Amino acid sequence: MTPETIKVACSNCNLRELCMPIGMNHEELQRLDDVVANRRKVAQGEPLYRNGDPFTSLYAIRTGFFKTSVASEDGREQVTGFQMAGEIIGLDGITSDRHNCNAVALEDAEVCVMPFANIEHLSREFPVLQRHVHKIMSREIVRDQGVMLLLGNMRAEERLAAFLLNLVQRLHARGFSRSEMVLRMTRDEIGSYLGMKLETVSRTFSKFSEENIIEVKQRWVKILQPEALKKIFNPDSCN
Amino acid sequence: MTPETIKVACSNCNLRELCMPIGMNHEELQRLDDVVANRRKVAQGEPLYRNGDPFTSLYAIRTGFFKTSVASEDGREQVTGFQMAGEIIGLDGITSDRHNCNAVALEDAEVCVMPFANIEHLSREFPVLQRHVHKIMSREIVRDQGVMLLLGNMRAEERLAAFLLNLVQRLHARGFSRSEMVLRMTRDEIGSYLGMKLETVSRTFSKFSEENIIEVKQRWVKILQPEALKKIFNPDSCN
DNA sequence: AGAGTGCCTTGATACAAGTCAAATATCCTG
DNA sequence: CAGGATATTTGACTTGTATCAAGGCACTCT
Repeated sequence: MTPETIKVACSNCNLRELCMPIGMNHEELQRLDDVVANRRKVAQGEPLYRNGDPFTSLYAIRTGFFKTSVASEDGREQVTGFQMAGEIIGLDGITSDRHNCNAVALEDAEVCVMPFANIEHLSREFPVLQRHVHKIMSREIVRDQGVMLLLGNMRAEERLAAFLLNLVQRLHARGFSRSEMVLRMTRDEIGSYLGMKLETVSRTFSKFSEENIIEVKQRWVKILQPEALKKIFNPDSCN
Repeated sequence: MTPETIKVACSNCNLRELCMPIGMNHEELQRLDDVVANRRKVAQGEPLYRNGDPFTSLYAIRTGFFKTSVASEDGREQVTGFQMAGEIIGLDGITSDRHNCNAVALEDAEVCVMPFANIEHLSREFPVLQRHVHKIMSREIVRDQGVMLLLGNMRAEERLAAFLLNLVQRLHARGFSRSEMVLRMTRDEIGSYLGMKLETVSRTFSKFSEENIIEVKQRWVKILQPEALKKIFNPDSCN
């Protein structure tokens, strides 16, 4: 086994639980390695793919942090999500064989390139993989509907509270602190995701800070009172 | 062949092009009939499924009109979409084996019940069906991201213009007029979908009407100047 | 036909978030 | 480490949409 082989093997990957199905036996895991064609590094600020690019593969994020965004024809950008290690991006491309959004690295990143043809081929053979692919897509649909709820019904404070809670929770699931984090995105990008202007994002950070709910110093954020944030996000959660 | 058999056969269904893959041969089409277990009627105002219901099947709408919605824990409702004949609903349930939204009939409706186990089984056998299922899910993801753009970046007039254009376009694809329609949903439901209050929806209808862009009488809407609507939705489209 | 009900429209006013602007803070890069 | 670009914060003011309230229209059911 060459070092190169080890490098692209799902069966050895410590992120496997995040991006691949569990409950596969040894032989199945060996075969699973075939879905990953290779790795690809993406430098900070560079796109992994752009709207209109031909779709060939899904990408599993190994390291780094991405944003995905769509744009209206007159140029307004909407950030549709922030993705971190273990998450799968590229699903938007399947419908039309072209990507329908942009994926840009917010820090130097590395992804596993998984040609979709490989995924489809192998999931015909392994029902557990097939089911996993379906679940990933369905999860994305449910996530998107949650964002709609946020954008359609919530006020600025509620949106930011929900955003911060979601982010630490995901980081904590990856072994980071449950209260502290360094944001990888600008106020403008947060605002775009949450449907508010960067000034409003900044003001809301300041407000939370004055109320001692969080501590903020630029990109660094510490959550002092998670319960208070939950209460802002969902006024009934106090019961 | 009994009348009952004819009734649930995809191979005879005139909506097949909308909900099932094209390019299958006769033998494959016969097998395709197996995915549909049965039909189910849903009366106006009744749920097809609710948030939390066990997930077993996807549903292809044969006749009628649905809305799907999610709710925050404190009870605010967000309509996430309106679905019509030939469209597939239920994808939200795959991730957690429970439905994650509510689907309610806005007029008397009939759906084809497609147990997801059948779909998964058959799509292991027919790559063309497998690809179709993937495309349907991806299309939903792309649609949802479009709604995010609408909710995050657009003003009330732009949202309503986009909504009306999208609706007639889909109705026209089903053989209805390209300019007239009868809305199946209330102002409140439109508002929930578009992230605005029912009064704002009503005012915006009135404004479009005063400007002779549309004609409105309650649920009945006629688009007089589609170009004007397109221009509101996307100021650059005049070029 | 009349009463009841749900939905829609319109008006007056309030407020959350947007816009414009200027001052800091931080991060590159040579 | 200087100097410029970029990101963030904060202030003053504006505005789009929400809120509150009243009245109108179109059904259904006796």
